[in-house]
Amino acid sequence: MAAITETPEAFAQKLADSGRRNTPQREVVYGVLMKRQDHPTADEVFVRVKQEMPTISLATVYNCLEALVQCKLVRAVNFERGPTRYCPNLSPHAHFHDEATGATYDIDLPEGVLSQVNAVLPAGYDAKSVEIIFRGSAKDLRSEPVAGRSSAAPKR
Amino acid sequence: MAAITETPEAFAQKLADSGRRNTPQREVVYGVLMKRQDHPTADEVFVRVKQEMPTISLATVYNCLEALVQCKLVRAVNFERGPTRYCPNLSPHAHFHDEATGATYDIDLPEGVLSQVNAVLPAGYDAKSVEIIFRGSAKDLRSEPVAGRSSAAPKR
DNA sequence: CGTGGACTTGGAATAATTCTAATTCGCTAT
DNA sequence: ATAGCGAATTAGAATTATTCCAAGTCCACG
Repeated sequence: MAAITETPEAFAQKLADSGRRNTPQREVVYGVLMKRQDHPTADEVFVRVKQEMPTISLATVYNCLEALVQCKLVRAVNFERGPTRYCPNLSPHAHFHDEATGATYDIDLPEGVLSQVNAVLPAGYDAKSVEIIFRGSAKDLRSEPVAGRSSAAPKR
Repeated sequence: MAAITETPEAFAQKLADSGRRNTPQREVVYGVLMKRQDHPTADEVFVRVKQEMPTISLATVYNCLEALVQCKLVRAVNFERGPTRYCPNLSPHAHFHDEATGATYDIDLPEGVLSQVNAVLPAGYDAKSVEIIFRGSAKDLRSEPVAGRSSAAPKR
């Protein structure tokens, strides 16, 4: 739950920092991403945004998403083949892609692991970002509590 | 350099294990991937394969690549947006994507790091595979030896 | 208030991949 | 050997995701 909630001012500021303007469209697109953090595709964002702003075009949704990614308000994630998905969670995290349901979960990344991973790079490699993607199946504990044995604490 | 060289028999066996046949097309596609491990796209594989087998079709290249991925002879990698790339290196490794040149390098993953990474998964998440992708810029030591100081050993 | 640059829009264009339907191939069992 | 059968190949059409383009808007600034 860190850095997930950008204030409207911080939002406008980050756009300005990268030489961009704030616009109603960008606010709505960002708002949609924040409202339900389920890693929607551009198309999905489009249909949700249209409910609040019926005149918006798909091209604009792509533009807005691109702008938000550029100024680091949003992360883009790609699972194999499929369309790009968008994620407003800025804290360091990996993604878990449930192959059965298609759902995507954020996995919190402790600081230590991130530096461990970066340490595998030989000299001469300068990484600006790392992305970690798990693939498999997940029992979503949020909607499906573990029977009998409560409070399944995250391993480690 | 481990598990990179599949013998023709092992090759056929892995196909058979997943209920598939060996075919000349699959051999040639695999051969092309082995010959130059530069993570080509399906299109690139297609043009290389055509030199040895001019009658092959693009659809077949896609089929073959898919078959090889399914029976775990080849890994598919996706960098944001761009086309899928293919990699016959089976040993556990991450990918480093040089944003300037578009080149992709395999980064060897020590066993320890892999388990460290897997340990971040909370209970209920069962990962069948992990993928780690670095993005940044690389000075390719292979083609550009470090002046003066030879044998730059990989850090760690 | 007029100019310029960034932004939006709808539609056309492109790129990558998948689908389809018609062969062809190669075992397996007669 | 050979008929039969499922898997594989092929060419081209179709689909999907995304980008491009040209025209029109909207501000911010002088």
